[in-house]
Amino acid sequence: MSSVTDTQLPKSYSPADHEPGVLAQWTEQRIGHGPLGDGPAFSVVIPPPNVTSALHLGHALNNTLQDILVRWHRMQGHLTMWMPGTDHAGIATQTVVEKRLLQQGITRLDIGREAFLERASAWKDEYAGVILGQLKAMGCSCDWDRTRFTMDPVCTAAVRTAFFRLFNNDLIYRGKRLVNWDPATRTALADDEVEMRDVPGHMWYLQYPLDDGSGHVTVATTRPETMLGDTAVAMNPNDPRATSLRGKHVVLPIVGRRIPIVEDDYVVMPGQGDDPKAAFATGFLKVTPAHDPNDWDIGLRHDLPIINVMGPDGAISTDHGWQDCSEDGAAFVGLSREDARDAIVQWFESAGLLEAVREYDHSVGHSYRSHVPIEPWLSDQWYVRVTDDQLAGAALRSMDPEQFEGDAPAGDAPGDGQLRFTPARYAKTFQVWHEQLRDWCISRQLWWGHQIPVWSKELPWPDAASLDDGLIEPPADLDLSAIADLGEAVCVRVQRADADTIRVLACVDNDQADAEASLERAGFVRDADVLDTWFSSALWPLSTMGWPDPSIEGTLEGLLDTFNPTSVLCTAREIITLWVSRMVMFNRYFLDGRVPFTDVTIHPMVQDGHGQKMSKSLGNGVDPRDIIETHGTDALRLVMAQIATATQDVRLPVDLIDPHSGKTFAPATVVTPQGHTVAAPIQHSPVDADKTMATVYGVLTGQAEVSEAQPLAKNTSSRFDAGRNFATKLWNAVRFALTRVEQPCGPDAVSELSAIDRWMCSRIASTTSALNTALAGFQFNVCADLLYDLIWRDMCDWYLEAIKPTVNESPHQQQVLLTTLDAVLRLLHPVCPFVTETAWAAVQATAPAGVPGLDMPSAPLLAVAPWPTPDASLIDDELEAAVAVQRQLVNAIRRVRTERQLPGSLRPTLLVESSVHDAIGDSAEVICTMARLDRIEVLSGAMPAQSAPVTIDAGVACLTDLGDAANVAGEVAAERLKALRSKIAALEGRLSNPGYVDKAPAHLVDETRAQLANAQAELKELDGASN
RNA sequence: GGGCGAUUAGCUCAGUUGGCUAGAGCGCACGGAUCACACCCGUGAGGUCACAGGUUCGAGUCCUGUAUCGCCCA
Repeated sequence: MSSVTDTQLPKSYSPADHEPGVLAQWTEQRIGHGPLGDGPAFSVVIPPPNVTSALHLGHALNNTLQDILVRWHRMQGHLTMWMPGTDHAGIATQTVVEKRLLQQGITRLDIGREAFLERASAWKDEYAGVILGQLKAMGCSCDWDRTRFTMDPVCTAAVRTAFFRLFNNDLIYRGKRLVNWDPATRTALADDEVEMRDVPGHMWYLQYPLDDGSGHVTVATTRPETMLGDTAVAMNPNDPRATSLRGKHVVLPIVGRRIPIVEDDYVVMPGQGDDPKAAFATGFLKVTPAHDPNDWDIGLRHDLPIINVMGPDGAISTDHGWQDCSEDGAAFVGLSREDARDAIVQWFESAGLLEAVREYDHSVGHSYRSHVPIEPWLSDQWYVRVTDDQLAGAALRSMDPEQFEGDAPAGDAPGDGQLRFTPARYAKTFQVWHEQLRDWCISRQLWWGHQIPVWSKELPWPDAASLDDGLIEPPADLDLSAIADLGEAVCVRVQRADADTIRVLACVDNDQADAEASLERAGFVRDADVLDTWFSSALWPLSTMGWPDPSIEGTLEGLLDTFNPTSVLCTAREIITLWVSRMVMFNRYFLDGRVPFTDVTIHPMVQDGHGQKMSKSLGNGVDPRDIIETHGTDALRLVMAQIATATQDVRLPVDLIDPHSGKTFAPATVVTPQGHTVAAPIQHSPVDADKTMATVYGVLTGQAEVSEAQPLAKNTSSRFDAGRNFATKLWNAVRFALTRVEQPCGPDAVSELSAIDRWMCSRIASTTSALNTALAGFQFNVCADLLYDLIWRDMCDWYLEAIKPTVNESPHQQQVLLTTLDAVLRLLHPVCPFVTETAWAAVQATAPAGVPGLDMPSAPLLAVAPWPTPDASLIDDELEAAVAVQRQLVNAIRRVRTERQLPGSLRPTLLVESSVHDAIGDSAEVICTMARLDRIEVLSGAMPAQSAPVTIDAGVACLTDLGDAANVAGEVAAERLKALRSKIAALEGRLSNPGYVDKAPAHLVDETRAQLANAQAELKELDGASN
């Protein structure tokens, strides 16, 4: 490995040779650990990655963008902090740990809660290590000394305090509600953890006999197994049959339960309107309040009983509220919901009550984690009353009024109106979410997570039946003497348990172990559930900065004051509802209205080449570590910045690396039964068709075995080549340029410099300004394009080539060259930190850089070197325009040379019109270098015979002294003549339109007239030459 | 069913308040071991801007509708 302080740069840039050394320097200098205090601050909290698995390209994108912003601000001298950390990810992590146990034939119940948590912790330690290592490898300049984990003591203190305060202020409650139940993982899910999926199914038509023997009604259902819990049949009051059925009852088959026919507007009448359901409806709806959210609402409206016929595993059960199970019904108890469905359909069929079965595709909620269908299930859960104005209302008031649709609710309270989204359209997602928010179910029936800090005990209480359903203050005459001495450490509420029992719930504040022990001695038992992971994530900007008590750990003092509100949250679309919303509500609630961040920037999703999400199960993911290995980190980051556009998600075609030859190739694909396009399980080597390899998809699905003869092919994407090529190009440019800087000596003023040098300074100054604007507006792709053009097109293609003949003799030019290198390395550093840090050391070791108006102050490392602040007077728009014309001229000459196959060694003379001569100014030597000319002279009179015309927008020129090649001259102008004539026709057409001349802005009309005059003049000239 | 978005060169994407002779990178074709770089240099060919209407002197850009695709919410 070479040291970055070598002044002699190695011949080619090999990322792996330099990246570890650069990382070590950053770590040693603790570049991410900035000071606190007053002054402009910039802070970011990382969206903490789940400890479930290693980071993928989506994370690479997310974190690259954050690091670009962070490095840009750090170089500007702002107080900068990027808070890193990881998330415990309750269900996801518990699931993977359970799966691993299951491979050894163990369930979590076998080893118990404590031992299970140890296993989960070990997993967490392993993956947090992998993840943080990946972030470091990607160059993320986080404040590593302050790394947090959502379950560490600092975050736990915040969770305990937050829960206690919300409980105390009646914003947390417990109640029996229908939840989204995942029978596989046996936990409730939040609404947004449920994925809707269209699945093919059936509509069954079941006959329920009327209890007066006068016939039957037919209900249509997609879930016949829930009929065991039916407590009514509903029909639309406008249904003509309602009159004759009003007040009647049916006898529920199998169960024998007598249930009423009720009338409710919700019921769809058959064949009415364009509701697709109407085509399948009978007009009679079975009502199962315990197993369907709509039926739950109907049940409330008609005061129907709620009969829960399932257990937590989704199997039919009489243990959770079903008390009138008949002898017939008993046959179904214990069956899974799938088996019960079959059995019940069969029962109806054999009883002659199955009227029909029709194919019916419908949308069914599935667990985002276990992927099984969600069961709406009645159970005791904890909720945050987010619908309260202090939470949802405050979130809406935080929105920038300009981004609010309708009358903005923002007032004058602290934090109001401060939250902005980029791109702005995402503000609407945020707004609509809060306008139709529902209370947030926060309990999860898991072990891995923050256990709910409430202890409860049931006490006899004869009047319990009269109590309200919610949590209330304990009645004055309730005997709580056993816990009377706990004072402010606990908050006590009571709840009706059943008719003559009251449940006492004691929520314990943070850091009150004695109180917890007292409660347990008094027979109180802690709630077994844990909190939804998002509860702790929602506190992330607070908890990581030491709220509520920074003294808990040495690194936290002063963070909240300096860095909250943070500057920007960088994340993906779906996170707006899951996380952004909750952070806004909690930060505002707990910190006197303060928003957690003032900007939210939403970046695209990285998809594969077929527009599919990259996922483990499709094997279409690309591991950032593989890209770092094959292309280098800077290549990864540059391409990430390039694809971070504001309009659409980005497709990244996934290629394979042939393990036999190392060649990258586009794999043969197959379509899965679910309709996904994936790499075929086994691929043939592009070099030798006899050799095969296995793909990730093949291994995952068991369709391909990995062996020595058939190795696994890694995924990659040739999209990253552009980044690697760019880093190499820059490296070579710096290496070459430094060999030319021997006696650099600064001019006293920029005006002493030659045009090409002033132009380079101008390009740096104008690009810096454009970069600042792009980064301030989170336009990362614009930023990448600006840098690409500045470095490749301007510096390498034009400036370096142009100065080759003169730089050796010009100390001033050497100074500009050195300054240019220094400046572009600084400007590129936030995007490509490694190659720039490495090359910058060599630049620094050469001589002090800088020219008047473009200072390049020294620094220990580029990462902490000042961002360029070029004097605005360096920007010379006229000169930049003139050079643009010169480049156009050179291009036109090169085109003529190629067309006429002029030998490279031939140095013709260029004769130019005075208009072109003006644009060339004092850059004739540069033009001669770039176009391989002998000299440039002003054309007087007509073009000489045996010359080759060269035409550009600014005017006409021609090449003479063509030697033997002169004979080829002649026919080439025909194409240009044709183009000119059509252009003239178009311009004349535009000008002859009175509407255009009258209504278009005067400067445009003038411009059109000038273009026409130029074109006509050129035509005349060419016509003369070709005749 | 509701919301948001997309549809521009073979591929991946840009295209600010309408002024365009529609751009970039990759790929492709041709030429190049020229003294930084072949992960390079030079030149070039590729587009009815999804479709149909409308507004306008002028539409890739604004409006309406249609089609296809994606995400979010019911």
